[in-house]
Amino acid sequence: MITATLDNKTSTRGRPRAFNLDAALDKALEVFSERGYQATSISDLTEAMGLTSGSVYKAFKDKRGVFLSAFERYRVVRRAVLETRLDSVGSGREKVRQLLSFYADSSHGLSGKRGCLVVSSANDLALFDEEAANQIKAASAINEARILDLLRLGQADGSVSPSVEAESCARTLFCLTQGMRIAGKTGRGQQEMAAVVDSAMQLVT
Amino acid sequence: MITATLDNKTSTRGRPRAFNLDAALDKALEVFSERGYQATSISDLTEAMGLTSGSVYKAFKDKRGVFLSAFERYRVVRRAVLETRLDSVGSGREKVRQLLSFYADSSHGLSGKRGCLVVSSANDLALFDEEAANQIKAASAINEARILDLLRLGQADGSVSPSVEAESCARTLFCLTQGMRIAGKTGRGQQEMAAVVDSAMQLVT
DNA sequence: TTGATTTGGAAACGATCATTTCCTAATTAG
DNA sequence: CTAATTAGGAAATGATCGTTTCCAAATCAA
Repeated sequence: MITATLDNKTSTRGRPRAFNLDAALDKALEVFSERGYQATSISDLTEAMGLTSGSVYKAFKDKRGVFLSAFERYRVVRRAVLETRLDSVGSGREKVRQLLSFYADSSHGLSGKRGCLVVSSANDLALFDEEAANQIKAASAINEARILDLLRLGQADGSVSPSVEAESCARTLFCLTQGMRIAGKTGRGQQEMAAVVDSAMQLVT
Repeated sequence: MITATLDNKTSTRGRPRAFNLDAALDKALEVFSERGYQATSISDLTEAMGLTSGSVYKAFKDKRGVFLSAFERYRVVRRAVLETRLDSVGSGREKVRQLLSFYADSSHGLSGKRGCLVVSSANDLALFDEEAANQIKAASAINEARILDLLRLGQADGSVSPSVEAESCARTLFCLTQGMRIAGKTGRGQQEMAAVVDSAMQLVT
């Protein structure tokens, strides 16, 4: 399991926690992704995490605390999977395709319907929780910047034409990834989303 | 005002309704767009619509009824504005650009933060309300088909290359429009989104 | 005018929400 | 061992939720 939560405290006093924080967060982020923040109740969370509400409120401050931790973990896990895929290919252009395919693969079938925590949070929280909004904004900026890096890498290694306007192209591809996640909520097939990747790669000549 | 609600009943018996249905729905859809279905309370709705809950429950069945009517109205209004913009230009390619610009214009500043009712509903309801899910699915299919029509029109009038794979290109552009709406939630500028349109138009050679 | 019908609006309803409280269990420090 | 500390978990809390009820107001049909 990917384990990266900052919260793994070393304070060894008192009764030890009887559950794994990251495993619990993995369950929590599934629920948050599926239902969105507002529609997720503490009951939903405790049921999914296999905990009582007392344990949840001791491990995290409140519902918002669960969400923020789950959000952080979601990004860590997703990033790790993405980077592994990016490492599997060589050129910048191939890495861009790999990134788009990563989103396409997440946007069909079950995981497609489950949706993306960043996308659903942007919808639910961007206007009503300043800290969450900043987290979402930061996550979006990082994701867009990652695409920009890949495009510039491609232009450096010759796999992407220098005539491509990297900044706006990166933003366009970022929007496309978010849109694929939305489209996936209504139930798309694998080929449908794969064709989107092929089509979009014409932007990266 | 655009007026298209089916519900304008001609049954003239009883005390007449003291408010305008479409105007009330315009307010309701703003709230639903901003907050999402789940986070919108009846109090939010009555406050925005300037009605008491009694009036709301008499005009619509329940909260779900308000949403479904607002959703329908949202589509009618948006479609009308879009078609006007499409009529303002000639070639199929220019119409595609106009459509993308329509979404870009909606995805920055205030309207960007308000968000898209179809997108936010896809997030909130696609998994939990079958009728709503079907409405969302249908709306998405129609929007994607509209883009496909424009691409084929462009290929017929020579403004779009026959080498463009119309179906997958339409799906890609549709995803892009949805993604622009998500990006807009985190606060984008007009130029940012306009550049996305310019960049995406390279798909329509 | 009278009766039927529909809306306006305040108040009330049970359910569920996020959260807290309180007690017990389990662990470490000394 | 004892005291301090932290987690587990059931129950209670006050707030808010969506919805219903009830009655007055306004209109039309006759």
